[in-house]
Amino acid sequence: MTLAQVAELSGVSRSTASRVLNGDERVSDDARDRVLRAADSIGYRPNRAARSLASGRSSIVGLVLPTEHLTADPYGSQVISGVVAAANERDQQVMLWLTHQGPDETVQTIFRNGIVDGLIVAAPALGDDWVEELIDGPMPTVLIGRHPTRRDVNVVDIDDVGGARLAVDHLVGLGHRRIATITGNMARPDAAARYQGYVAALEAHGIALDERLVAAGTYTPSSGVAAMVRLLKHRPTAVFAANDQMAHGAYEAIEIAGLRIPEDVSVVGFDGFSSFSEPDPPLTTVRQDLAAIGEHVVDVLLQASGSDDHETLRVTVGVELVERSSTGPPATGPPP
Amino acid sequence: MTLAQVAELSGVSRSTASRVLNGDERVSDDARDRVLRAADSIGYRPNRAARSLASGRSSIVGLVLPTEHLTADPYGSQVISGVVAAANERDQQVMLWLTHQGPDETVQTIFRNGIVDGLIVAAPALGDDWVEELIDGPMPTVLIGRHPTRRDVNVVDIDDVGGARLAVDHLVGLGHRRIATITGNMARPDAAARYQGYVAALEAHGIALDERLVAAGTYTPSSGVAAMVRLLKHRPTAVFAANDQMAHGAYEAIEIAGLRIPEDVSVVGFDGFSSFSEPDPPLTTVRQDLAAIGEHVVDVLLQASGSDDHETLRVTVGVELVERSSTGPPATGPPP
DNA sequence: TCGTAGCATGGGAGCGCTTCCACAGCAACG
DNA sequence: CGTTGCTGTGGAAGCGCTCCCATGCTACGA
Repeated sequence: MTLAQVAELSGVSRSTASRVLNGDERVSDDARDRVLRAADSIGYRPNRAARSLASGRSSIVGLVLPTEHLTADPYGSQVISGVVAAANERDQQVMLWLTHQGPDETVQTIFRNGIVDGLIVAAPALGDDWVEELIDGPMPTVLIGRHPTRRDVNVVDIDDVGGARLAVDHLVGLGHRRIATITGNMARPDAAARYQGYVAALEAHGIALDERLVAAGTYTPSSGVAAMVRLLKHRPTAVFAANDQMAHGAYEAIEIAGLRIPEDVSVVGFDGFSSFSEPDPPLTTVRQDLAAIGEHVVDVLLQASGSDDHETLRVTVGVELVERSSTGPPATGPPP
Repeated sequence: MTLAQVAELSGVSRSTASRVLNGDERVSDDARDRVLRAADSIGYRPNRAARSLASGRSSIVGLVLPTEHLTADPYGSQVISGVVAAANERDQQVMLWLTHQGPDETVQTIFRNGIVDGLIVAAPALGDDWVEELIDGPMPTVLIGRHPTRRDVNVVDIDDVGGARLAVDHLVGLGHRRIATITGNMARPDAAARYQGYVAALEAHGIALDERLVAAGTYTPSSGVAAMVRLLKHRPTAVFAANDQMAHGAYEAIEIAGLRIPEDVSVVGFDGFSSFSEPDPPLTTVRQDLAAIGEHVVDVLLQASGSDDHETLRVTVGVELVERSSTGPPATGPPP
């Protein structure tokens, strides 16, 4: 089952058979028909290696993901599922690497196995030197989430600032003024942006930023607990957690303090992935659509590897507020 | 930077250069030295497509995973991370497919892109026809978890039966006799095996199986809640949940009923992955080591695609009981 | 009628590598 | 001294495909 056999069986040359199989227009209907039928009848499958060698492209995209996002939080799963779905729809295959070994080693592995047409790099953080190596490497690269320092990179980005504003706007709309926040690790650009959005929204509503209502977390549930315990001392009526996991942690701290959600404290999260367990009450959150991100990032990569003008591409994906029952108006009377 | 350039630079033929780069013994030390130095100096990276075309193998393994295991539970993440780590250590790359589209389409995609040397298929369940298509397809295949019906397949399997016995033995050892179980979906062979182990362990201890202490779940937290609510009517002093997620659900039902863990009801789970949030009290569970599974499955695949005797390979990986604080002796007095 | 443009097609080179085969050189043997 | 066997090496054939170029053909206008 090679192209030659298909060609022979259908009485055309290999060239023509190849054209048909690659969707070239310049073939007579008759020839096209015969080739397609022949290919079908012998169950022909093109040899990808040969095609790749001859054409110089493989239809394989690489996806690089820090392992911790796969094993320690739900983000990686969502990214993988979004990217794989989008890639397959576009006739691309996905090769996956996790940066679990020494970063250097992974980068070398990726480059050494340079069969991919391009690279998708998820969640770059400050201090991830390997990301820069990849960016400056030989193949086109797209990041998911903006890079902390570099601006000359193709990026598909979430509107973190806008999302945080949505969250705070919602709380202000309910009547809250003492709105706390639990931030993520500021080395991560998305965490920084969510904080930035929080600050901007407060300012837009004429609410002064109170440093005591800002607590740093690290995106983990337990860091959310700790942060919330600290915040509760300053009696916020609402809290915006920079991700859902910390919001879950906040739930716990609020419960331990004997307070109710949302009557005593409203909680808003960020991300909106299913995290395998539904908190009680259901969490109001800002949802980012990683399926859409997957689509965009694959499109951008294909575009970047298709053309040779090395213009930097940049797409921002919107988010939406999902109102559930963890938010409500603040208590009117003085807190108990 | 082609092999020819390396050869020319080091003054040997392409054949010799190829031998050196592929670790062939039959090369003089002198030639090896010169080739390696030359390759290094021009930063030579072999063209995988060419190598693959010429040699007939690609050093790429395919990993096929039902999407739901990635987005709805932590299993998929663990499998991916285990397989990728093991594969990369063995100089193999991983191409990932999720069965999110119509299964048929995915299978066709996989076969059409037949560049992989072999296939790893995770978590086959009853009714997954696509698994059989893959098994009977053209490339060597290894399953993670036994197939519900087929026995003529390479498999790396978890000792589910043994794990369930460990759990029940532990509870019996603490003095429990009224031990309930929450099963998984019996269409999944692992769920069936865990139930089978439960039954066997009870029998081994001379405890009669009480049908009222068996409730069916579906591996989800909420199914665990529902199952536990039903079970509590029959006053078990302990429960073995067929996975950790349902154990978390059981926690909730027990709490709602106003009972304490482990004083009133002991709980044992199964899996032992980090599921992004630690339950309180920490869950005693049976841990399966998916990193080890990854190693084995890649080894088996390499072995299966290396030799041409089509003997079916089969490996079972052990599990271990992790004792934490969700289990304790039953209350001596009558329940409140 | 001829020249020319446009189209479908086939021929063939070549992508970069592996691997079979042949061969040269050398040591050891009878 | 010729034969044998071994080792290191190079030549060359391909792996299956893409794609450039040349070719033959039809249709058109001059």
